[in-house]
Amino acid sequence: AEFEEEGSRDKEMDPVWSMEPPDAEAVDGSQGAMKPEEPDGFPGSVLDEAGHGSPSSRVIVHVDLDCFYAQVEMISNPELKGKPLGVQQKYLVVTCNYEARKLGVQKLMNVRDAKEKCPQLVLVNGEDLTRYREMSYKVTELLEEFSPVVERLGFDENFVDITEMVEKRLQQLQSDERCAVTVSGHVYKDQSINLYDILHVRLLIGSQIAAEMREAMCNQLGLTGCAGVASNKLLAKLVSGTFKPNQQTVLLPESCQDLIDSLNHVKEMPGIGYKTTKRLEALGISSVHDLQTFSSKILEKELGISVAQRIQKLSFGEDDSPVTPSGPPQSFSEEDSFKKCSSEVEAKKKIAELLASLLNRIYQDGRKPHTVRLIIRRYSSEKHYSRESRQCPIPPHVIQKLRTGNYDVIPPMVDILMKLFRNMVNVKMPFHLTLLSVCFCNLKSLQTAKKGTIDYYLTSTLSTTSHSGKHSFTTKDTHAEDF
DNA sequence: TGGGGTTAT
DNA sequence: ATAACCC
Repeated sequence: AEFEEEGSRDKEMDPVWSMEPPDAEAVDGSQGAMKPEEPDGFPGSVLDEAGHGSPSSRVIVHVDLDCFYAQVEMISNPELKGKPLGVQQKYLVVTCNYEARKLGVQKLMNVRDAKEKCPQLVLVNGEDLTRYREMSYKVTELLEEFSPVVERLGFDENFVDITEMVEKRLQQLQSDERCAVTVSGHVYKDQSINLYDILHVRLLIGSQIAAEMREAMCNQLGLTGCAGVASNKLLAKLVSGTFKPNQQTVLLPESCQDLIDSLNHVKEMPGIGYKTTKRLEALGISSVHDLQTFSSKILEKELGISVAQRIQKLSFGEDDSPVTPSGPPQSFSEEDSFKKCSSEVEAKKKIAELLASLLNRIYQDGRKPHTVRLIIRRYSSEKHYSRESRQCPIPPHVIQKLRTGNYDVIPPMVDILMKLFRNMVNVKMPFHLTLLSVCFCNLKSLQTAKKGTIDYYLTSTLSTTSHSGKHSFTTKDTHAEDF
């Protein structure tokens, strides 16, 4: 049915289209302007083989806020605007504004080095993430107004699948408007646009939507950021960083390989982290080209079929992972790091502090956690970054008290957490911790399950049924009573 | 390295 | 419960 519609439109083609043949040099510098299977020269919607309207080619936008924490701080205190500003957590400058960057300050730089590079650097403490978190969700909510399919990545990045929005706008266009579609922002590598290529047109409309998103962020929230528009998440993310503060870039398919080639090392590929990079290097793979051409069989044997196939596809710029709507958070946690904690009393005090902040957040959220977890990091000279954790279900009578708004929950919760603590740390022996973290997860909405429904029975009998409806029968928590 | 998050095993 | 990934 979709193709019949497109076909009938072909016959009413605007004269403008007839005047500019598809192979006109002026229109397109790239090859393959027309596909042979579209002899009428008017490309239609890009549909999958079922033809039911679900697109085989997506339009994804990646939105990346500029030095997010620093922006939030400058909104909180406008006097900071125009000055070199760094946001400090412990002895690190975790991010800084562009004034500071011009003067040599970099992300995750030691405070000493930063002050040395830039003595005028103004520092604000950013260990309390509350305002950042709140602003972060305002951004996500604003983007959700464009399309509900928004996936968060950290506090300052979002992916939005705008395929449907683009299709709608495309269908709204009169045929004489289609040849007048323009790009908003940069085109990666300045590739020439071919308006006879439906993929180009869709991405250009995507760039216009991205511009509207950035405009809305600026007008409604006072925030600036970058955006990248491409046919998948990987490419959208990579291309969003090409022009850096407060600009946007669209990637046309013909420049995909160039974008990939612009990466200097496999470690720059999102999805290939520290561990995988080390294992790839051990195999002699360092560039993206190395990964592209490496034997799939051997890679699968070395890394496992799942990782191997995924990252090798990434090396070609292929990423079929969907934009998964994040929705409300799946967990709430607070952590504190320090040089040394070596007594139970000290630990208890810190845990109680973390708990107090978390209870406020839980209260605000409105849902109830059914699981609590305690995480520690032990001091160790060598062993890089290892955390241990213990978790248990929150007893029903404690869950009930969570919403009352008073502090009756604190003593029983501290009690549970200290049991978890002693299960991990032998307090009769000397110990040295450098981090404590408390996490509430397995969040359930308080929405009353209706009598007689499946949910009614599940809700009261299963503590491991997660919010999303996935079940975790295989994961058995230790109960607080077990200690 | 901070203070968070997610999914897969 | 841990390990990997992301910011």
